[in-house]
Amino acid sequence: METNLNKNYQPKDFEERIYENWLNSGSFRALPDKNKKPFTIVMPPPNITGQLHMGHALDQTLQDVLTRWKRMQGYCALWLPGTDHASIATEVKVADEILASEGKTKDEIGREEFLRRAWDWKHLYGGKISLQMRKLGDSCDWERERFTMDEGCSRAVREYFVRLYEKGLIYRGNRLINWCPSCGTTLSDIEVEHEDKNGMYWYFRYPGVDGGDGIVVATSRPETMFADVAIAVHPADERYKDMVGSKVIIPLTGREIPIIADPYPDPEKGTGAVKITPAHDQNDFEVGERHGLERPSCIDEKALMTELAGKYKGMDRYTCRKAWVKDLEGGGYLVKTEEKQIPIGSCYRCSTVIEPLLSDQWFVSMKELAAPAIKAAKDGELRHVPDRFEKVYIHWLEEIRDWCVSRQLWWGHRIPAYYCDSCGEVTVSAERPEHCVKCGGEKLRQDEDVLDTWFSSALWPFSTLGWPDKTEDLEYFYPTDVLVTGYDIIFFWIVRMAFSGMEVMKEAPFRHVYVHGLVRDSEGRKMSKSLGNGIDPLEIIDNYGADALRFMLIVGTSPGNDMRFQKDKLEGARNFANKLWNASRFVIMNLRDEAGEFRTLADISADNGKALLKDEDMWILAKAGEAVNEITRNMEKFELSLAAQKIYELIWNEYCDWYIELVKSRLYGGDAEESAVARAVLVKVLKDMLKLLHPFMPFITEEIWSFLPRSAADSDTEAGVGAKTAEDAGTGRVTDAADALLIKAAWPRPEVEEEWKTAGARLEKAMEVIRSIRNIRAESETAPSKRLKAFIMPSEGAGDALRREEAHIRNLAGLTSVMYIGSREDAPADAASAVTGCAEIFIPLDELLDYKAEFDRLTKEKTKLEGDIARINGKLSNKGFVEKAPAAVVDAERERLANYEDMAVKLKERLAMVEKKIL
RNA sequence: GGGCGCAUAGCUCAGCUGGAAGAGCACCUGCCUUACAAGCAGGGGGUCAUAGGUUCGAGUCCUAUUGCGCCCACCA
Repeated sequence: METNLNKNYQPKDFEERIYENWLNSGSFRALPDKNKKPFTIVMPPPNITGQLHMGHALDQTLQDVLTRWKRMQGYCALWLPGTDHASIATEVKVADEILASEGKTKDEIGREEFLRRAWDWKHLYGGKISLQMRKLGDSCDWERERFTMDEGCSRAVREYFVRLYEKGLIYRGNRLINWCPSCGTTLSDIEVEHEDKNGMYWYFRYPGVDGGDGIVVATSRPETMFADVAIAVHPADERYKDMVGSKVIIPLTGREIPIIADPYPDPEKGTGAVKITPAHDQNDFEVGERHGLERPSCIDEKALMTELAGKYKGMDRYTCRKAWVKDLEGGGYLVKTEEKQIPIGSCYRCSTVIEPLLSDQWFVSMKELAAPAIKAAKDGELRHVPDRFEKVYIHWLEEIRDWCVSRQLWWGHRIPAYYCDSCGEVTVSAERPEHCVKCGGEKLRQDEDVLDTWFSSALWPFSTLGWPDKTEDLEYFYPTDVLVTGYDIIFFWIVRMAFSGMEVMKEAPFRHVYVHGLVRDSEGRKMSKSLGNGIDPLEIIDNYGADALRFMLIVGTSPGNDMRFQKDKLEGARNFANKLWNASRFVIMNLRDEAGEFRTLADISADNGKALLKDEDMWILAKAGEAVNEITRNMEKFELSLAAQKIYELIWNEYCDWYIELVKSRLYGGDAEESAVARAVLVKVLKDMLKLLHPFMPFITEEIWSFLPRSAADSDTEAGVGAKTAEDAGTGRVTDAADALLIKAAWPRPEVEEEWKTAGARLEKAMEVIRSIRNIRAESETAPSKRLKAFIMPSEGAGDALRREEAHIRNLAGLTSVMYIGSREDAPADAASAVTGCAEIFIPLDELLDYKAEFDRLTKEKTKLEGDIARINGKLSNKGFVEKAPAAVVDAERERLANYEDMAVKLKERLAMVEKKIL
């Protein structure tokens, strides 16, 4: 068996193996457990349209971090995975594939065969996606993996549809809908993307039937004139008052239409007269309703002109427009044109310009459903992180319009409505009815259409837990704790889950919505296929490891804001992993004493009464304990980036840069007991750090963990407060228990003892001195290998601490000896010097000291100090500050000032001496 | 037409409830010091977009302005 980590950090060597271990250990499995509190996240199911992209990687990393963290905290943590059938998106892809491979269209192949192909597609891509999630390290409960069109979800969809129908909240109506001529289906309002485009207004004259001048109207869509049923003017518009009630002729068609008065036209705009085309415009539709007007259509579902367009019949809408305008101009009906920005709606899937068409469709009536979802947010039952998204959510729900849910597609949940061939009666039923409820007829035809894909997504938080059955899962895991997703699907999904959850479960489906931003490319552009700037997470994992990718996606970001994907940052994360790897390698190679034994602090205490901690031990223990505290607080507030940042600092800047260096002398020195203590602390802190980092970098931490001695308490996840660590219990001898995985370990306890802090303060004085000496060395360009003598004049009260840490100062500052002096006169003449808060330091340099450099350095210090002093003085001489600021703040400033002034005095004196040398 | 976000070191970004301006990368200097050159040590660099205001104190709160971006909206 290997006894240490490989020389190099190669994530490929172990990531896959570790994932297998987790799977085999059953660590991802979450079953209702009354002894634990539940923590639930349902995964936003990725579309089966293709591969996972960076957005998914971010989304899933966030969820995995939260899940792993809560699991370590002793929760029964369920992360429920799945995929989405993505009705329209998948249908388009499958159709394209069939066309490409066989040259056949959907219609040629037929519904049944098409669905078979779609299922093939699902199995292929669903499998790929699952694989990708595993590579990322997703700790989800795979035995619960779901698909929005599996039997359970389908049943939930039918049940929900029927319930809403029976409550009168789903209805079938002939209304104006958004039609994508290319996809051949309706779309909901939010599936239409609006954009202003360069366009044209044409002003046409509609002559009066009486042979008069008639009326001039502006339109951006002349081709819809064939379906005009009226001209509307504002009732108060003096210009047209007399014309109301008279008739005009649609040019070149001979059709007569009335001029009506309606509040809709704005007299300020255009000519103040508007042509009314109820079948092709939402506003016109409403005007038409008010006046009981006909709703003829002149454009069909393929965006071709209907018979109503006469000789233009069968022509594409835009071809017709050109020809028609030309004819009108020829007939003298074109008054003028005007170039203008025109809002154009297009399909969010294929970008084809949407055609508003009149059609029989199924709608969900929204007002009643929306109210409880609004209330849930306002009452704080459902919270947004960051909270600014709550406004967006509420506003949208307040302005919500009915939701067109039927789609003229095949891939999806077929609408559970059945039409009787004999009497035409509609039966809505979760199961296929045997007879028509009205006439008893047996010939029933199911509605051909399927439901909007988001209709099933809306049920995801409870359909995946067993609804409509009252299952134990549903009882235990619902409502879920956090829903993690991008801001781009708040309307599509978040709100629909919210109102559906309120309707069906009477409880919001999640307590928190964690909203993240988009992952953009390094230049800030949206990643997209057309730009070809997408980055494949798998490729990144291949080259850098999943841990680096995950860490990179978390650090330096803030919730709700977009981030850029940058190689530099990725490398930084990988380097961090490498750093941890090497530090761990160091610890492991020093794990055992000469007898091959590792003893925990508790072991050592058991042998000797009490393990003797050195100052640096207590310092790092205190640092680690404080970090546990802060990181836990950050996690609770969803500040994952800050938490990750702190772990990074603890590991790199404190443990590696200082602690490891500080214990080397003990490890390499002779005393067996002292080195045993150092080893014990190295291991304890490393283990705590691995636990803290594990949610973010699960693979590397797990791998390192496997080389470290385990103890019973590590897997004591139910511990909570008051549990003894194994070290305390004295059971922590090295074992090779291979079953103890880090993923099952308990989140570390934030233990910090008072004594540790005072010891840490002593050490930090020494660190200050070390830094100063290193600075002198560097600035004086002294070779690092050259050992130096130092004279130290401690400030009042700092002498003991510095003497105590002298060995460290010597080791880390490269000194041969330290002399303590009581006054500056005792320092050698040719010495470089530094003033710190706790000491004046003199380093005699063998070669002639460069006094000019020394002067410059001290002057720089002095300038900085004086600036600080002036600032603090200003503050303290401000009466308001002294009187109103908290006493602690004022005291801190006073202390700081005293310290600085003391340093400044010393610095000036020193400077004066150096100055003499230059002159 | 509404709403929101962003503007902090050369670059990319953190900065939680207002209390001495931070990180990574890049840059400069010196180091292959037996965990790590994917590294070590040291260093330079910011009137926190602008103008007001609140406050003893503002990168942080308020108002306005400018620039960039996003979302929503049925206007001919």
